[in-house]
Amino acid sequence: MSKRSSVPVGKSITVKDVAQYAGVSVATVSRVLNQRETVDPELRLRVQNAVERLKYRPNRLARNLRTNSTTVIALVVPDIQNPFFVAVSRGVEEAALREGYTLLVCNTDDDIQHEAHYFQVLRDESIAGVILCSADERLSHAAVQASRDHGMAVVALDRRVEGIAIDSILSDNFGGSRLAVSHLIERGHRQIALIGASDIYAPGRERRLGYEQAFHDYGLAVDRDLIKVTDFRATNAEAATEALLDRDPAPTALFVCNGVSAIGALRAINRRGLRVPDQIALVVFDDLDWLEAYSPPITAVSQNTRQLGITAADQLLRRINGDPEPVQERRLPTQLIVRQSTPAL
Amino acid sequence: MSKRSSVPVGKSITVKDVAQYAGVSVATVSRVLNQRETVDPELRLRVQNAVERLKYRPNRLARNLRTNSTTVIALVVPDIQNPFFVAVSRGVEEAALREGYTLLVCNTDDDIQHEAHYFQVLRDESIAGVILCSADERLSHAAVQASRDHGMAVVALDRRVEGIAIDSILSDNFGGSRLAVSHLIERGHRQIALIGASDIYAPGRERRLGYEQAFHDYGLAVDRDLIKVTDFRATNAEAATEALLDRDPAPTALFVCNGVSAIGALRAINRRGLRVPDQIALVVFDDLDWLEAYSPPITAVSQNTRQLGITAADQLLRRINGDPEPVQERRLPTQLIVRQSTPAL
DNA sequence: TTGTAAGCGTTATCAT
DNA sequence: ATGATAACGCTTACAA
Repeated sequence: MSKRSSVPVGKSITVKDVAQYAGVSVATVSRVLNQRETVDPELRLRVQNAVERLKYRPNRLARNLRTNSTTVIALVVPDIQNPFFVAVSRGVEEAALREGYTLLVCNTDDDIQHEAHYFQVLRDESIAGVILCSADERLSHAAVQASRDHGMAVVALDRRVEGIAIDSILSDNFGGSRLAVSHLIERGHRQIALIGASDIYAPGRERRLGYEQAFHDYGLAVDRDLIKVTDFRATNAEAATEALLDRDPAPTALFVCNGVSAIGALRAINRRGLRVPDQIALVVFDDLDWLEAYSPPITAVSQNTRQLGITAADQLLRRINGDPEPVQERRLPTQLIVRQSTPAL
Repeated sequence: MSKRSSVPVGKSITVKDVAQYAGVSVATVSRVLNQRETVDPELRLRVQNAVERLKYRPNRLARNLRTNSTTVIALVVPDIQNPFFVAVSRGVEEAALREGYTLLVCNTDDDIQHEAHYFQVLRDESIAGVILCSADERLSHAAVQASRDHGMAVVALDRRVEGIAIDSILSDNFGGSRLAVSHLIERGHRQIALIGASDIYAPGRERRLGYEQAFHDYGLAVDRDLIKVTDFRATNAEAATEALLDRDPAPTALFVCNGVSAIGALRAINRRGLRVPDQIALVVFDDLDWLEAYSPPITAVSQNTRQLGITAADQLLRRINGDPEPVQERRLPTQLIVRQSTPAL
């Protein structure tokens, strides 16, 4: 057996082994592997054959060091237990996988410190890019800037990042909210309460504005006392809902601005012994799987979560590949799904 | 300004820069950074000062190549949209972060091919270890073995891996199920249907066995026609439930073996216009957040998801650090949370 | 205890 | 078009 074609044993296979087996230089092997320049078809074949025979797998760690880059992207979210972000992550994963990237999901618990820590880790690991659902729209720009200085691409998703030019992908919160509340108005409701739009994030603000716009559309006045801005904890939404239900006159309909708050709102409704929809109508922004299984099935505003993720990932990958197009904000449409929690009054 | 203490500009800071600034060799810097051996306190201080002044951050890619390892672990799950696995991932993340590891979550869609693909990627990236919720208990052992051959640690979570010795962490499915069904029996039910225990995974099998055991405990016969083994799709659970409800006599109680199936079961119940609990009692294995917000709140078996994740991660990290203890299977207790879907008949 | 220097497995420069 | 060789930044023998 000639030395040229002997299969190395023990240690793991490297370009060197492949080169030797194929009777070419490591440079040629590398060129074939990375489809660089033109390589003689004959040699290319020999290399490809060697790769196969030796079951060669490139050492990513070495490649990462040499190119000072990785094929990993990260998705930074405030709460991975929130089904919205989970659904988004499916879309991101799908797009990332398609392009050979690996996805890392980081959970900030809506804490800017956690977020900053994760960004530090991501920089240390030389991640290629980040899709950011900001923990604080007014403070995240620092982490974004620092990461860009390290050559990472960053795009914003669902939430904005203030104070820096950044591609953003969001749902049409305003339109979805306006549509949902219009629906309630058309079904005869006037005392419509709003629960759970955290005012410090774009989605919350925009959903509240959409709510107000619907009233304006119909020439109705907005009763600010019916607007309860709460954060993303179900217990707060529960307390807010109870306060609303205790009013006189009580609201005839509830527009709940997010899925987490919906749980709190329903607990309050049940606690007060009220029946949906006879005593209180209900619309939820976010179409959670169980809303359809509720009794009665609950009307919801559905976001195209998967597409949000795909769109963000595609944009990020374009940036990673150096696409110079101007910074843009993209909006994805929402959809009102009418079920049985909002019959005519 | 002496050359020794000049701050390098432009390129990123390396050990070399730190060494120069501190007036020591790169070896000493490395030793300080990795708290190796004994270093002269004086020098150690100089190095630490230099690190701080230069804002030095070790290049992980270089370290990874040199040590041929990473500080990343992966969690491989069949469905990241399943709240159970999400909750588990929180526990894993918590433990990983605590030890300075980064967590990568991989989604197999219950497809052994996807799983194999991910394992390949993880090997390519020289991940330190994997927590595996197998997509196929009978086939996963190949991927596990291959990964071990590459020096990766692997532990099983929630589901078993057959044909290979592997640390496993599971809930007490049998006990939880037995307790839930006993509860129904004590509340006067005899016609208790079982929905959704996929027989090809340990949790499904064990939950069915627990169901049967409860009947034996009370000296009752098991009616096999009341057992509907379905997979993890809500539509299948829905169809199975409808078939059960159409029986004569119809079951008076439903024991649903997982959260996903619960949605299907409830859709069927609502479709048939039945009221919980007056016409049908209900227990769900898995305490989803919305079960408490349902009307009426639904009795559930709660798994300690966070602890499952922490336990698995801790075990994995021990293995990564070379702990030689014998392979073990650990069981975590479950808890029955009685709500209003299971009153006395 | 400290420093020098040899890799880790790639990619990329520069001759040929 | 191809090959020899120098990095990439770190850890770790081995020498002093």
